[in-house]
This record gives sequence, structure tokens and C-alpha cells, in this order.
Amino acid sequence: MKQITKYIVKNSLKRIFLYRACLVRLKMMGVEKVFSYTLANETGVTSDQVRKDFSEFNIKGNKRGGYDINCLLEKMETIFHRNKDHNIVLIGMGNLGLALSKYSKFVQRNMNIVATFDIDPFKQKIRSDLPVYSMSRLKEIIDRFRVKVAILAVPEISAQQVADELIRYGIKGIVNFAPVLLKVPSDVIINNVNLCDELESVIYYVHNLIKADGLKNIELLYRDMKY
Amino acid sequence: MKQITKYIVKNSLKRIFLYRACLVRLKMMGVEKVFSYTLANETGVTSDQVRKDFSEFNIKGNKRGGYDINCLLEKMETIFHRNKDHNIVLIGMGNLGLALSKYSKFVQRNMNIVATFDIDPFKQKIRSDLPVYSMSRLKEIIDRFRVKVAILAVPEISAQQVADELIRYGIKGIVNFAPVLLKVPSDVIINNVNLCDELESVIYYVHNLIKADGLKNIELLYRDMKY
DNA sequence: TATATTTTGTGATTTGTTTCACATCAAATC
DNA sequence: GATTTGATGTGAAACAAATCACAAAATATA
Ligand SMILES: NC(=O)c1ccc[n+]([C@@H]2O[C@H](COP(=O)([O-])OP(=O)(O)OC[C@H]3O[C@@H](n4cnc5c(N)ncnc54)[C@H](O)[C@@H]3O)[C@@H](O)[C@H]2O)c1
Ligand SMILES: NC(=O)c1ccc[n+]([C@@H]2O[C@H](COP(=O)([O-])OP(=O)(O)OC[C@H]3O[C@@H](n4cnc5c(N)ncnc54)[C@H](O)[C@@H]3O)[C@@H](O)[C@H]2O)c1
Repeated sequence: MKQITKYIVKNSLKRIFLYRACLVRLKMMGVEKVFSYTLANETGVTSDQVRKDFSEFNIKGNKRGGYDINCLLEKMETIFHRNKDHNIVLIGMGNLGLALSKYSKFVQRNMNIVATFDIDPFKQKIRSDLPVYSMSRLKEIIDRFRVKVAILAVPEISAQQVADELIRYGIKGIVNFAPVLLKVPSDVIINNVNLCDELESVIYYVHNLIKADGLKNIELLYRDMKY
Repeated sequence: MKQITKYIVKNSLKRIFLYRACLVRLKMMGVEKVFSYTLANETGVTSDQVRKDFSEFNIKGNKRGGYDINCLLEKMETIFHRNKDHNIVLIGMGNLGLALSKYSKFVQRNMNIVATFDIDPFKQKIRSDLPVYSMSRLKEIIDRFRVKVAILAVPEISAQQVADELIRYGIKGIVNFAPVLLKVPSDVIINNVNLCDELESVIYYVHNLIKADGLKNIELLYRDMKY
């Protein structure tokens, strides 16, 4: 029970994802081991940071020998519970939901959208690899597939109500695309993805960059954009 | 030229977006002024944080009287250059690109996708509010509409090459949905949106949360998920 | 007009994160 | 097998962000 109390900060988690993507690429290229500075170069962080991050997750390499890519990837799989499959539900088969339902990378990473849901009977006829159910079957499916995580792609106005329903049926984590802050119990994880904000912040930085033209240490202006 | 050297950190920028969304909502409800703790309550941060953030952007309120919502919103518009319109191009009209091209919130925030592009002649026939051009017209459109920011929704494999092209034509900021780290000159802003990672991090936190069931200060586990 | 109250704005302090620096070890070389 | 070399791993130091605490100001009240 000890190490559970230790929480992992979003930024280092994000960097770990970066490292992993890079490792996968290197592996495909036939590379078998890496040094912290290889990963650092590829991902735009410092090698210290790479090692510190690894140490945070208790990942060990070989002094002088660097890290074995296979070991590294295996360790990461365990850390991220990727040996198991993860069943997901997707609510809202509008423009965005439809795109997400067709996204093949989720499956490649063992994250399976087992079913999608929409309130609109018309949407329920969408020809797709995935079934589109009416909301009345939500509980049944969540129970059957032991779903713990949901993707929420319904309009702003319905987001809270749908979230409440999901949580009532046992959902513990939501990736929320609606631009609202959901009110949820403290044992439910919400990850808000707000694409307007993402676009707007780029515009903001670009403008400042243009105004600051000629500034030496431009990277200071947007150093947190890195990942 | 003084204040330009001061960079704004992504987190405080994100919080400002939160405050703004909240202010817009309150305004619609007829509210005219707020206190830092009102905003704090609504957005789940502390009132100190709200005031510190405001002070970072040089936003002033009235001692005892709080903040006037209209002034606040106006100030924010200026800070975010929202008095001007911003022309955007969208590259890649696949599943995701199509959804994004139909997203009405961008326009509501003065961010106009003026044209979309795809290499696939078939995609160029998509019936949509927006024109879908072949890549050969990219330079022309970027010049004509003085576009500085692009949304990149092409496959991983083409992302770098398309980014290079965009930058060659003068694009200074990219919201990149392809799961690759683009190599770009230091005066170009990249904002990577990696939806797999977003989903996976929720799964990670949910799992740890379930394991840590009964832990007092659960919020520690995912405090950086807040916004 | 004086006093109490309430909220802002910001240095000071605490807390958190990254970078530095170097001991430690494993391999390569002599 | 001793010595050099080159990498890891991690406390210590430096830096950055969030919280605290309180003076200053504006309003309400007496
Ligand atoms: N389209 C985009 O590219 C995009 C980008 C970023 C964010 N978003 C956000 O994602 C959400 C969905 O956007 P969209 O463009 O797909 O909208 P949309 O209107 O195309 O789709 C919403 C879908 O949700 C369904 N729905 C509505 N109420 C529901 C309910 N109570 N239960 C179940 N389903 C319900 C609707 O029938 C519809 O099919 C919105 O909150 C939007 O702000 C969209
Ligand atoms: N579909 C999703 O929900 C989703 C979610 C997250 C991330 N992404 C990422 O977004 C990107 C697009 O995803 P998608 O699902 O829409 O893929 P897609 O294959 O449906 O669409 C990609 C589009 O890009 C076009 N294209 C390919 N090469 C091009 C080039 N050189 N120049 C211009 N256009 C080109 C293709 O013709 C196609 O229309 C991918 O990198 C994907 O990993 C997609």
C-alpha cells in the first residue's frame, strides 16, 4: 500500500507517454537500447529530466549500458496497466463522437470503445464498426463490460446530466469534450479537453511571438507548450 | 517592449480561459460583478489564485467592489487579441478534420477556418460549409487571408512534411493532432493534442484511484487533472 | 465624520519541480 | 587485473508556482 500514496504529476506522466512513443519508434527501427540523452534529444527535454522521470516510476537502467528498450516498454506497459484491456463507452455520436469512434489508435493501445450511445434515434442507425445504442441501454452495457471510463462528446447543455448518469452507473473517469466544468464526486477523474482553448492559446502565443520579434530567448514565451 | 519579455505560463493561461467561460455564463445570467471567490468557487481554484492570475495579466478590480464583469471580459478580449478576427487553415479532411470543420465554437470565438485542404481529390468534393482545396492552393490562401495558424489533422506519416510546407508559407502556430513531435524552427509554436494520451492518462488515474480506495486525500493523485 | 467591514493586490513564505553535481557502477581499454 | 571512460541515479541547489497574510482602499454604517 505504500507506493500508492505517491501521486504522479500530469507533466511527468505526459513525458513518459512521449518517451514511450519514441521508444516504440526506435524499436521498429531495430534499435535495442537507448541512453537518457537519446530520448532527451528526441523528445526535447533534458537527459536529467528523463532519468528523474524514470526514477519517479522506479524504472532502472544499466550504469553505462543505458536502457534496454524492450525492458523499458514492458515496464511501462505494467505501470499503465496495459496488459489488461480497457473497455470504454462513448456518449454522443455527433460530429466529434463519430470521428472518435473511427479512431484506430485507441484499439492499438488496448483501449476499446465497446459501444457508443446517442439520444437521437437517427444517430442510432449510423453504419459504423461500433454499435450505436439508445441511452436506455447504458447501464446494461457498462455493467456487462465492466466499463470504468467514458468519453463524453455531447453538447455543452447535456454534458452535466449525462455525466451524472454515467457516474451513477459506476463510471470513474471521463474525457470530457464539452466546454463545461463538470461537477462530480471527488473519486471521479475528469479530463477536460477543450479544443477552442487549445487553438486560442496558440493564437495568443503566436501574436506575442510576432510582437516580440527579435527577442533573444523566445522559447521563454511558450516553454510550457512543449508537450 | 518591456512587458513582452514577460511570458505567460500555460497553466495560468488555461485558468484565465476558465474564468472567462465562467464570466460569460454569469453575464448571460444577468450578473454584473463578481468577487474573486465567486470565480474561484465556480472554477475550483482558490480566490488567491484568481487574484494572482489577474495581477499577472495586469487586470485590476475595485477594492471591496470586486470586478465588473464587462470590464473584465473586455480586458480579456484585448489580451487575447479577440477584437481582431483570426484566420485559420485546416489541413486533412478525414474523420477528425471533418468534425473540426463543422465545429461552430471556433467561429463564435472569432477563429475562422477560412479553408480546408486535403491531398485526396475525393475529399475535395465534400459538401461542407467550408471549401476543401487541393494542397496546391495552400500558399495562395495563406497569403490571401494572412493566415498565421493552422490545424493539422493529417495522418502521422505526413504530419512533418505538411508542417514543413505550412511553415515555409509563413504559418507560425500549429495545433497538431497527429501523434508525432514535429521538428520546427524555434519561432513556431506547436500545440500537440494527443487524444490517446488524454484517454490513457484517465485510465491510469482511475486504476490508481481504485487501487487506492479508502485513501484520504485522493485529490492528490490527480490534482493536475483539474483543468 | 469616524469606524467597521469587506475585498483587492502583492510581498513573504511555503510548496513543488527542474537542474546541477557528483558518487557509483559497468563496460572498454590497456 | 588495473585504469580509464561513460553512463546511471539521486541528494542538494536553484528555480518556479501556489498559498498565505496583511496593508490598502473602497464602501457601508453609526
Ligand atoms: N465538432 C468538433 O470538432 C468539436 C470539437 C471540440 C469540442 N466539441 C464538443 O464536443 C461536443 C460534441 O460536439 P459535436 O460537434 O459532435 O456536436 P453534435 O451536435 O454534432 O453531436 C452531439 C451529439 O450528442 C447527442 N446528444 C445530445 N444530447 C444527448 C444526451 N442527453 N445523451 C446522449 N446523447 C446526446 C446528439 O444527438 C448528437 O448526436 C460538444 O460539447 C462540443 O462543444 C466538438
Ligand atoms: N479520428 C480521430 O478521432 C482522431 C483522434 C485523435 C487524433 N487523430 C489524429 O488526427 C489525424 C487525422 O486522423 P483521421 O482519423 O481524421 O484520419 P483520416 O485518415 O480519416 O484523415 C486524414 C486525412 O488527411 C489527408 N491527407 C493525407 N496526407 C495528406 C497530405 N500530405 N496533405 C494533405 N492531406 C493529407 C487524407 O486524405 C485524409 O483525408 C491523424 O494523425 C490521427 O492520428 C484522429
